Amino acid sequence: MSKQDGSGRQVSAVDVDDSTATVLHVDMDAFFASVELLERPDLRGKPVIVAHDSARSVVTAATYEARKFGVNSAMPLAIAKRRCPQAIVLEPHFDRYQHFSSMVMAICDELTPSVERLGIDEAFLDVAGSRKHIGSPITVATILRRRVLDETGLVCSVGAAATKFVAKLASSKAKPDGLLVIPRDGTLDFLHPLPISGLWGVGGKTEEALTKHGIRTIGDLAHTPVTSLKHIVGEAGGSKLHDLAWGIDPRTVQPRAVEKSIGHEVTFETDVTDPAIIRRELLRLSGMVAVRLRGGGAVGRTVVLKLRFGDFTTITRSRTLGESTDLGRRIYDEVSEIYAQTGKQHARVRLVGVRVEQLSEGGGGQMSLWDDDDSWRDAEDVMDAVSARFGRGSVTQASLLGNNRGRESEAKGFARDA
DNA sequence: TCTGGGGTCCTAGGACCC
DNA sequence: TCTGGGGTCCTAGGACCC
Repeated sequence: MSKQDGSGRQVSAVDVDDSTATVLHVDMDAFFASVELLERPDLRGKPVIVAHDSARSVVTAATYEARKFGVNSAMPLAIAKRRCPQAIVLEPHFDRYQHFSSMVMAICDELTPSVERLGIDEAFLDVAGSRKHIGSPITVATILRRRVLDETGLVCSVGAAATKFVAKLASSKAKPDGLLVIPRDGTLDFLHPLPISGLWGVGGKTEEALTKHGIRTIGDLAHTPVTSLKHIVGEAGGSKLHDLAWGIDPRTVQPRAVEKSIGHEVTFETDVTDPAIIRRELLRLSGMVAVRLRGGGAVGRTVVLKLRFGDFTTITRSRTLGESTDLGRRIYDEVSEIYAQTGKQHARVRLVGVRVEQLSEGGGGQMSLWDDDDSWRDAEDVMDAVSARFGRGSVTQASLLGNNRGRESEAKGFARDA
């Protein structure tokens, strides 16, 4: 049903029928760590951890050498260092990862128009239509892996299957530096011996709940009545898991999903009890959210405040506005009021976050002007700018928000639809 | 010196409308 | 003078993923 040579570097698979395995899942191997190693070849073969080196940080990525010591991503850095004291810790460089991610995604885009990005280092490709121009799924996958290595110096693994989640499981089995093909009629043989934790949507809690009922493998899951499953993991989860266990996954490769929310949050180095510091942070985060909204031409209608306290309990409080906004000041005013209403001004705060939901495309009947670098001196400046762009009669409202000194100022002008 | 930051999806209760 | 049922929106929390 599949073929991989001893080293994990499967290349030729002439005897595998790949005609039904038209969904590819590409996953970069130890992506962040590998990008760092491009600049530090001297560290190749050594345990390397990518993490911001501060008291409360967690592991962002780890090389396979570090993973041998039980170091995993999302693990507190303090624990990782304890497990692997000789590990070299490198600061993350997200702009670099973004750059290499774009290169890899561009290669994917050249192989098929149907590419669904999944975070920064993964993608699904529907290659059913690529057969004529490029070749079978194995051919496409082989070209992809070759080109990624040649053009970026990075290694990736690819899974090919009839459905997305099986392709994803296959790529994780193929790691590192491998290709694994699961033909449709080999799906259940591949799936059923695997542990349930491999399934998409089964994390720590669900695994624990299922294990309590003696369900350990995907095969166990398949042979558990749906009604029992619904009892354990809920209505929607139950039928979904049962379907997955039988290789049924209706989700197709969906290029370009629209964002549903934008947010920023920050964990303090030490807990904060001063409300003034909290508010200052809320203002900064609101501004960051607003800049991203405008950058994406979006406005949001629901504002969410997130607080995590010293004991790690977390609350969220949200409010839906009468109208959508993309202004930092507006978001801040709202989130600041919500904060006041929590009555938690004297709590020890570990994390604050600001998120905006219910996004829609900006504009509509109104247009907003903004400028992060230039500062509008007063509302008349704003009105002039709106007039210049849309015609004098079109201006219905102009306002200036923020402190008017440098970056924090924002201006907004409304105009009727042209 | 235990637990980041970016997100999505689901559940459940209450308000409100028909 | 007792309390249906469907649908949608809003809010809060939690599991999960990369």
